[in-house]
Amino acid sequence: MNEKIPNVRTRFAPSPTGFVHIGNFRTALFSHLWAKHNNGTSILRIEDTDQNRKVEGSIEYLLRVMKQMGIEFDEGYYLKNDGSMAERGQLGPYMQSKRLGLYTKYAAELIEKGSAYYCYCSEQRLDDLRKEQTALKKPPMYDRHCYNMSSEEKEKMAAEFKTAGKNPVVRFLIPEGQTTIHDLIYGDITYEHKTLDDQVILKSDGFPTYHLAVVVDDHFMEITHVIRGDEWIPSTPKHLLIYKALGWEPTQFAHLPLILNPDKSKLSKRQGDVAVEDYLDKGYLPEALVNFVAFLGWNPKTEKEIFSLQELIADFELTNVNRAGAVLDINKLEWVNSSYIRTKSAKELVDLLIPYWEKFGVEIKKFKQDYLEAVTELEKERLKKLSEIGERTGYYFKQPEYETSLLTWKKSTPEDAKVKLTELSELLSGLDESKFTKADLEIAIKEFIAQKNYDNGSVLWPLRAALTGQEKSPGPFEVCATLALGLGKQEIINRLGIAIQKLT
RNA sequence: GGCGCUAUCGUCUAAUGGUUAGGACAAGUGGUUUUCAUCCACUAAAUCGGAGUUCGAUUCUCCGUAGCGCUACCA
Repeated sequence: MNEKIPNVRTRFAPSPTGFVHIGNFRTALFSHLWAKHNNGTSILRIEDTDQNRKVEGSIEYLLRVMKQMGIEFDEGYYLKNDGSMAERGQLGPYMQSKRLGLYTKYAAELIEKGSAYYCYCSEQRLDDLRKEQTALKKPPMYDRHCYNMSSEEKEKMAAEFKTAGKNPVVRFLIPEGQTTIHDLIYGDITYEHKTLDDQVILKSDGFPTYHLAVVVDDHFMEITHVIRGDEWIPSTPKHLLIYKALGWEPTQFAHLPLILNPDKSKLSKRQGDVAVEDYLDKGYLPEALVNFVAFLGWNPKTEKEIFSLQELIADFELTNVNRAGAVLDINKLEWVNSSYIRTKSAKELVDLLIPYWEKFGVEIKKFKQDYLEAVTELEKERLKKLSEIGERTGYYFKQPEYETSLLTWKKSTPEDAKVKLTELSELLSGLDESKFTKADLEIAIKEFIAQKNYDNGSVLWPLRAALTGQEKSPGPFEVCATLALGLGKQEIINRLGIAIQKLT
């Protein structure tokens, strides 16, 4: 239905810092969706030019999280079956620390063309300069001190650095004029060059800064669309200028709005979870997370809300992306999640639930698969996230603890509850174990209630309470049948006995 | 301080130069029900402020306000 753009190549370019920020994930998702929507190529590039922030093993970790979320990249890095990572693609290497030669080459070319220059300024001088400028309420910018030096001075500084074994940094020379960026989401934004700083593009450790690396890499990796967070909008004119200085055709840009805390500040750890892993650990399903995150800033312009990855790929359009930041609403996430939980079979769910049961202290090996599935079937429509399973289902695995008062139905008395439970105990004792199915139990108990002319609640409430020890739970017939399946009829009689005991 | 972006129910958002401004989540009410959940019905809830353009603006323009982003040899 939509027109496809040929040969789209997008990249997700995270720094290996050890966790996957949900905002970053959204960027990765959109970038991937756009590529796949156009039958294009989705690439992973690692931006590890800041050696101080590098975290060991974080790429494998990132890959694992992304894979769990259903996203795999066509080029860049992928996880092998043994869990180690490997590179693929013709335009690599896909890690910036392995491309250093390229950056120095183009930094040199820029210097040669007069679009960049060496800067010998010390950190101290830069610091003082900034302080002075801010004190005077002027925008802190480099004063081109090294650009304006005489050639003798430059030679002197170069010699000094050489004997000291130091490298000068390279700064990009912002020309005069103005630059307009044509953002696919934000439209045209024009910047006056005089507000742009002469950015360092090559650091003294020989590594490029983001600004040079991103341009060189996007160019050689033949990226067509740069999809990134909107914090990059202000540096986009600099990138455009570097493209121009190098004589390259720039990519297209699409900046994405931020994901926010409930107070509208940038999503941060202090106000909740920011890492995709945090959400996964809490028992949000990957499909739900993908669906939810996609709707933060994008919508299909229809009333459909539940989208699989494939459906997102089919319907995703950059033009439908919003410009305002979006607050992450846990309520909505829970709703999306519960709707995905309901679509899963009990069998699938059991596998996902086992770690949470174990964390809760349930010795899961003692119980049969059948039983776990039956329990799951009862709970799945009540579950907002997987991590709730433990406390919701404790009573299926051991005698529950509860206050005696729980046994009394609100319209009745403890004495009455005791009578009903005693009669119920007799009734169930006399019932063959094979009759402990939901349907048969319902028939038997309802018949008993009718015969005695009791209120439903006066019988069913104490029964349910005695079995579950919970104020809220699934209905008594299904709980009773399920319990019988896993723990046997005798366990039910025992629990009724304990309840009667408590009421005595 | 400078530059930039953004602004519709509490939240995610739809729509239009003329509508009862729509949907979803959350909230509330009622029904079903032994409880919870489900389900059904219903209720409340929004165009940041001020000018201008226009017969008419929430929509277009400007100003203001607020929020956010950027302003590093971080990305």
